Amino acid sequence: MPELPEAETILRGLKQRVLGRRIASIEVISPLVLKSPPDEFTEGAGGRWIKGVARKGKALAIELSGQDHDLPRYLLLRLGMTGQLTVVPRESPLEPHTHVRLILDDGAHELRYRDVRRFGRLRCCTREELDRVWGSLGPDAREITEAEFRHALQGRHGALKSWLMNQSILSGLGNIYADEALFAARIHPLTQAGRLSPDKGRRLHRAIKKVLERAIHLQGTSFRDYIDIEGRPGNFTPRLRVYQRTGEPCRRCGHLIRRIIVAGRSTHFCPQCQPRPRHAAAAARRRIRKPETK
DNA sequence: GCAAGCCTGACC
DNA sequence: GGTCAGGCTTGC
Repeated sequence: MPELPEAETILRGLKQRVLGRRIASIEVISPLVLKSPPDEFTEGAGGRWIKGVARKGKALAIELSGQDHDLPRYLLLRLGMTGQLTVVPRESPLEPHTHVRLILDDGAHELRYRDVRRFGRLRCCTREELDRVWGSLGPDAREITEAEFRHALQGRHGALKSWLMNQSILSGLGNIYADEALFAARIHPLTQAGRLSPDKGRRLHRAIKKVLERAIHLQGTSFRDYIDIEGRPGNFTPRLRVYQRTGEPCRRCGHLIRRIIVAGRSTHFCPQCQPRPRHAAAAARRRIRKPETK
């Protein structure tokens, strides 16, 4: 599942492999993955030079040159859950669930978008639209300062786990790195975001950066589908401390990793290293005592 | 039937 | 505005 470290790895791959090339032509196999009308997409992006690549949170943007008297355009990509972006030789066999092919001008390669679940989306847009979409995202999790981070926590009543995954507050964390960062900071996922002490806020901010930098260094996590632009899986998977380790011993204390559901998402944590805060424990007791009053 | 990210809509 | 639930999709 591509989160910030996987998007960053893809970004670096794009820089190496497609920057400075021209998109000779485009083939849309499944328009379902497009957020723009197919004609607008192919006409908007076809024939243009790839001038730059950028990322905010999990979102990627490819900057395309202005054409004739036209302004630059941007290919905006969200990989969803199972989206894959690869550069392959043109003649390499078309894998199932390949939805878009961007044929490059070197005559030998193409950039392919493949997505089994089709939760990802591609669109071709103007600078204004790009700014609007990126403006709706909170600060990038790798860039956010401690002051911004602590300010963003204020007045939030929901569980910290959901807060971390809310892309309009903080962009880049998904289920894997939200769980891993909470473990690294030794904070329980059900802690109310707005009730985090300044000390724990600082710890969580640092833990997020540390986990993300390590994961980027190891080219991300490949739990199931993620591969980079060359088709290689990430190397962070064996370094996961809690994600998908339900029932296995905590690598720090040996207690068994637990799994709970928070805001509809499976959440993994160590009950010993991440003790439940008093307010969350009290809320749980209330729910058990009066289940019928919801 | 479950998992996921993102979007929409309901509710306060 | 914040918060949460539901739906999309398909391989396991």
